[in-house]
Amino acid sequence: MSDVTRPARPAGVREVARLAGVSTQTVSRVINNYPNIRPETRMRVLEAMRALDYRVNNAARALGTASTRTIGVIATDATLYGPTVGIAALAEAAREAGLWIATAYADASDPAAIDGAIAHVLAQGIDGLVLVAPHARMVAALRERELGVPVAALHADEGAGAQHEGAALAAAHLVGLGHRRIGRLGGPVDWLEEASRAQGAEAGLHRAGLSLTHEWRGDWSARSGADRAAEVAAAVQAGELTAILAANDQMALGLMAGLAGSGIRVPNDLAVVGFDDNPDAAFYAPALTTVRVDVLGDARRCVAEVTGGSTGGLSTASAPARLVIRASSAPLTI
Amino acid sequence: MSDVTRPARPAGVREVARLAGVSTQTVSRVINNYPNIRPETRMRVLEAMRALDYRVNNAARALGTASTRTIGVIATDATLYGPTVGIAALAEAAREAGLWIATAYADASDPAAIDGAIAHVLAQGIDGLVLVAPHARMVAALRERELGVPVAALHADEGAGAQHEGAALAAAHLVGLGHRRIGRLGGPVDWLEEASRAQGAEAGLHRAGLSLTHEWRGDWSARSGADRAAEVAAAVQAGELTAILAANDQMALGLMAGLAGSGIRVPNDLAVVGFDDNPDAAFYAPALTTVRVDVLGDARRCVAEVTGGSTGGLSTASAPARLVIRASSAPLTI
DNA sequence: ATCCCAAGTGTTACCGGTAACATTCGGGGC
DNA sequence: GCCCCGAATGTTACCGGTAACACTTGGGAT
Repeated sequence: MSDVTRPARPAGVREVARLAGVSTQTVSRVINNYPNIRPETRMRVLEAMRALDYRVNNAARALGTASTRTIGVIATDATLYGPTVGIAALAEAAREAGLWIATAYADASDPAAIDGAIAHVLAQGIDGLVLVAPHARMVAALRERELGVPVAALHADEGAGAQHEGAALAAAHLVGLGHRRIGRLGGPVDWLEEASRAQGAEAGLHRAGLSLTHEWRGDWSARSGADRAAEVAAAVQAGELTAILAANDQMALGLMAGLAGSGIRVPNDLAVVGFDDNPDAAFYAPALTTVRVDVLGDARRCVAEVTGGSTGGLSTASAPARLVIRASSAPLTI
Repeated sequence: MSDVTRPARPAGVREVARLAGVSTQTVSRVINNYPNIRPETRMRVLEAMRALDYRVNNAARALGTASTRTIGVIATDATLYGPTVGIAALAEAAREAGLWIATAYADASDPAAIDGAIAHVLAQGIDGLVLVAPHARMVAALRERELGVPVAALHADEGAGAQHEGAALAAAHLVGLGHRRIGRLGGPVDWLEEASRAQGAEAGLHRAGLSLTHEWRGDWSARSGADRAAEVAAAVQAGELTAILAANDQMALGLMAGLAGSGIRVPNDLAVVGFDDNPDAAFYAPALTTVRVDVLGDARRCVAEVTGGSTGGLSTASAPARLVIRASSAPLTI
C-alpha cells in the first residue's frame, strides 16, 4: 500500500547494528575508533555502514556528549577582504585541529542581528566562539556576558602582535626611504584591527623620533580611500606630506585612483604603503608596497585559545609580519 | 564539597517549566510561538526563560523534528571574490527565509576534502545543500548520489540566466563601440560560471555575426591575467585584437597591469571589460567597465529551490544583469 | 440543565547516539 | 581445577526538545 518508493529515513546505529549482528554500542565504538574491537567485528560493522549508507547524526551525538567539536564564528561584514580571509583561515585552522566552524554573519551595526547570530551559534552547542573583524565594544560585551563558552577574537592582539609589528615595519620602511612627513589613512576607529595597526604605525615612527603628520579615516573600502584623495593631494602640494600608510590595501587602491586625477604621482610625489597583501595588490598601478601578516597563525592561536589550548602538538607561533616592497614606495626625492 | 562554583549545565525546558509552573510542552509552545497560549502564561514562561538565561538546544530540537532550518553550503576556494560574495548572499537569502547556513570549505581539487565537507554538512541534519562556485563535475556527482536532501548550485544557470545574459551584454557593448576583433580571457573550463559566461559572450557576438578571435584561460586570479598579458599584447600589436572580455574583474586587473609594461594602452589600443563589478573595479587604472549580476537574487532562488520552493511570498526573480560602463572600454579608434 | 466545542494545558514516548555499567569468555598463574 | 583478569561485547538510561494525543475547563447553543 504505502510502500511506493518509501521515503526511507536514513539508517541509524540500530539498523547498522542489526545488519552487522552486533549491539549499537559496538557500532558506536567503531564509529569513534575505540580500541578493543576485534578487527573482524570492526570490518563487519564498517561493511554494514557502507551498505546502508550510514551517516552519523551530529544532533544526536551532540545531545549525548554535550560537545560538537565545532567552534562558532561570528563575522561582521563578510564582504571585506580582511574578514573573508580571517574566516577562511579559521576554517583551515579548525580543520587542522579536527574541528569544524559554524559561521554566522551579522551586520556589526545591528545589535539585534548580532544577538541573533550569537544565539544561533550557541544553539548549535559550539565548544568555543571566535569573533572576526569585531568592534572593540563587541568583544568587551561578549566577554562580559557569561556565555558558557570561551570567547576569542581574531587579530585582537591589542598593542602588540603581528598587526602591530607589521604596521611598525611599514613605518620603518618609509623612514628608511628618507620620508619624514608621513600621514596615515586609517580604518574605522572602533575596529580592533585598526587599533593595532594605528598603534603599530605610531610606534614605528616614534622609534625614529617622528609622529604622524596627518590622519585620515576611511571604512576599509576603496571608495573611502578615493574620498580622501583630494585632502591628501592638498597636503602633498602644500609640502606637508611625502608618504602615507594606508590601513589596508583597498583604501590604498582607492587613494591612488583618486590621486591620479590631481597630478600627484605615486611614488614620486607620494609614497603609499598598504596592509594585508591582498592578492590583487601586486597588480595595482603602481604595484602596492604592503604588509603581509600570518592570518593562519592568528587563526590557529584563536582555535587553541577557545579549545583550552589543546593544540595537539600544533605550534601556535605566528610567522612574523613581512613587508612586501613593490613600486608604490620610493626614496624621498629631495 | 563539590559545589565550588558549580559548572552549572545550562537550563533546559524542564527547568524553565518548573520555574514557570507549567509543563515542558507549554514551554516548547512558547518557544515556537504557538497560538492558544494565555498571554499571562506566555509571559510567565518568557520570564522564566530570561531568569535562567535559557537557550534552545538545536541538537535536541533537530533530533525531534528531523529539521534544522539550516541549509548546507559547500564552498570551494573561499578566497576568491566570486565565491565569497556568493556565500554572503546565501547567508542573507537564508536569513530572509528564516533559515541559517552551515558552511563547509573544501579544496575543489581534493575529493577527500569534498567528501568530508559533504559528510559534515549532512551530519548537521541540513534541509538542503547549495554548492558555491562548483565544478560541473561536482554538481553532477552530487546530484547523482542520493544524499536525501535537495541539491542546488549557485550560478548554475547553464546556457541562460543572469551570467549568460550579462556576458552577452558585455559583448554587445564592445560590438556597439565598433569592435570586431574581440577576444576572451576565460576562467577555468570546468567551472559552471565560466561555462555560463563563455556561452553568453559567444551568444552576444553571434548576434552581430561575430565570434571570438582569441581565447585565453586563467584561474580567476589577477596573476593569471597578468600571465596572459604578453600573448594578448602580441595579438594587439599584430592587429588581430582590439577588445577583450575577461571572465572576472581580477583577471582584467592583472591583464591591464601586465599590458602596462608592453606599451599597450587601455582603452585606446585595447578595450577591456570585466565581470562581477567587484567594489574595487571602479578604482582600477583605468576604471574597469564590467558587468554586475544580481547574486542575491540567484541566492534566493537557490534557497527556494532546496527548501521546496516555499519562498514565503518572497519573489525569486533576479534583477537583470547590468553593464557598468567605465573607462576601460572606448570606441574603436579606426 | 445538558451537550458540545474550542481554548488552553499536561503526559508520554520518541528522535539517534553514547556514557556508564554489566556481562561473557578465554587463557595464564598457582 | 580454580581463580583472576583483561579483552570484547551487550544493556540500560539518558541527553533536551517536540509530536501526538489526552485531558480540563468555561461558555454558548439547544
